[in-house]
Amino acid sequence: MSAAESPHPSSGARPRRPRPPTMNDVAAMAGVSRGTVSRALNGGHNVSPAAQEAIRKAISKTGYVVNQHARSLATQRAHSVAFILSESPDAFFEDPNYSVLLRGCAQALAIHDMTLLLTIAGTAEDSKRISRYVTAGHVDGALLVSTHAGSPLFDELNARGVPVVACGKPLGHERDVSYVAIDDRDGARRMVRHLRSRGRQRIATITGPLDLPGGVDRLAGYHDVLGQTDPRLIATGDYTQASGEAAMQRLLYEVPDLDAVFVASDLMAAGALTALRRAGRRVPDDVAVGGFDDSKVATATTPKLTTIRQPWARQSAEMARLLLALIDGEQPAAVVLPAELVARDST
Amino acid sequence: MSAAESPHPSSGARPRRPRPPTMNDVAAMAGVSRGTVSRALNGGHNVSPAAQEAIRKAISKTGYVVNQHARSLATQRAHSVAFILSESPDAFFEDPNYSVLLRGCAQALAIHDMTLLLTIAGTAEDSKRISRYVTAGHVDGALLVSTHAGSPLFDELNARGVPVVACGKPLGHERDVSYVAIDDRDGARRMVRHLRSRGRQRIATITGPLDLPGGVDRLAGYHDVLGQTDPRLIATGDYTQASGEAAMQRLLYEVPDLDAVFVASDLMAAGALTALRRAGRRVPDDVAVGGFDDSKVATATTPKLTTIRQPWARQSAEMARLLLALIDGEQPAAVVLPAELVARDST
DNA sequence: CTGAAAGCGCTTACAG
DNA sequence: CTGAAAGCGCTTACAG
Repeated sequence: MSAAESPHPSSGARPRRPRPPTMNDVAAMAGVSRGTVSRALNGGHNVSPAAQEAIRKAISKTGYVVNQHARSLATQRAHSVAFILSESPDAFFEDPNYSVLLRGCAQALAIHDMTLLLTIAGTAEDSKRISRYVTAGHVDGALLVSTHAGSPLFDELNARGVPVVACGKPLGHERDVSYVAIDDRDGARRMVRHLRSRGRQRIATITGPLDLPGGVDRLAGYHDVLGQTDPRLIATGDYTQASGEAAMQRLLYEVPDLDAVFVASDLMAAGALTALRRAGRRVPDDVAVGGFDDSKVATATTPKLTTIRQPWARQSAEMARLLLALIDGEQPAAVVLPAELVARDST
Repeated sequence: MSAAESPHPSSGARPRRPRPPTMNDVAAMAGVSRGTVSRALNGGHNVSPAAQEAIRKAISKTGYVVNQHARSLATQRAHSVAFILSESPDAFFEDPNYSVLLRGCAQALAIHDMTLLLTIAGTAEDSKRISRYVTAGHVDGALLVSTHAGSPLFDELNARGVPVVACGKPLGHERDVSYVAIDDRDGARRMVRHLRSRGRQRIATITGPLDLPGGVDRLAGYHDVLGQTDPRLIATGDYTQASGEAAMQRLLYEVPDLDAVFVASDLMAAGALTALRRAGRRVPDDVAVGGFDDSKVATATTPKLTTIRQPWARQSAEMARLLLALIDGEQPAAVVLPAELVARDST
């Protein structure tokens, strides 16, 4: 039940929104032409100090702010960027790290006077709508986040020449779309080596979805250290806590003598802890558990998770930087950031 | 260390972005005037079925998408809405629920062809910049999230007649800005009553910041049930996990015989659990712990948290609906949604 | 260094 | 039901 209160008593007819001042108002007040104001605003080249000063005053007196729509129409530049979230069913927003990424990108772009449009491609239909929106030139570029391997977005945006930067390695498009990624494979290697250095012999792993880079690369890192392993040691989850719990249960059933598990995300690791506890295994005494992400969840569990930290703030800054560079006509590039082991109580 | 790989080998000069088709192209292909195309697009009134059909075909053949900047310039409507995040230092993004809110708003707005601009008011300077941006008519309205009591944003946007909807009760502006809130006070009452029904006698509380509605209202609910209590039973945190831990430690020191604690957020409750464990208190045997939010953290802790669920998806939908109504000239309103107790293992 | 003018792509009375 | 035309607020060669 919800209660919708009656309209606020104090509110009469809402005041009509006053028309904001335009460049004409500023020009008139400063005693110059519209063109000169525009030039003063855009770099200030070819404007005398006197005019500059008069304009500055007029702007502050009128409270003038440039109308981005008009500017965009004239320049054919949107001064905005789309943050396209391809949501894997349910799993996506479970990871609090993505909000850090989102915030970081918005702030990095704001510095360059770019605004961030948030779009969510939940369904295939959404995806199509967004693709049209983006290719229609409403934005200058796009940030692709959590986009699965088979998504048509890569090809569509590429074909239209829209500058794009992917978050994480864009599987199948490593060569034709720019990206900034964490070194997932090396992170996985670090964790598995760490587990081995603790004397563990039967090390299992719970992977993420294998059409996402975090899924395949972290598994590859596992194999780098351990070589080919008993295939029963490998279970796959979908990054949700429930999937981690189910995968752990399966592993315990199939490989009862395992003594460690490397889980490809903290949230799944939290699920794994639940399954282990239920099975009466002590962590880390009987089974060591390593996570990935260093998200909030890592310190909320008991015991606290040993995990791999991803430099999210750094990553978002790099994504913004790279996209801005592409928009300015520079060549595509790939940036790979290192991952770091954070040892806590679960190993 | 980061590795910036050399440019992709396959990428030559990036293809110049082709100019997207305009309404003129569609009109020419359909054999009608631009005005008719525009009318067909905006409701289809006064357009013959034949023309309508010809236009439909031309649009699909050309892949035409309306240029929002041009449309906005002509209509004086931005077709977009700002999501203004007033970030309380560090604390904000710890709460994963906000991403659910953000996602919900974006989706609800997308249905109405509105795009969501994400802006972050970290510093006072940001806040000023955003205020100018919004009042300059770049957006049709604003969603205010986590805005502290003293923020000038309320007055500034109100004065300029910008439609605004706040997330949660806007302290000090309940009468002049629309909002949709959870019934914090009643949620707190439910939790405290629940604690009492478990036979607890010395019930402490850890509140949120007292310039945020979740801080004052949840504390008020606590008092509603318990009346005036020993002031030492009340500690204040800032919604971070660390602050919850510190507050719990303080409570244990000052009121060693407490047997329950109502914590105003799950994350702070996770911190409280850590402090309790360190002090050798069993949960719930010695001390019952109640949280608030039903966030991811609530099920990652041991024991899992009894908490108050907030209907975030519902809240975001209501916020979008209300803002759209305001933009269409309707009167301000307040919507209050119920909170629900979720009993788990910590009480 | 500066102004007049064309143009960006759309909407919307207005006349017919 | 339809087209011609003005206008939204800016930028940018162009001429001076």
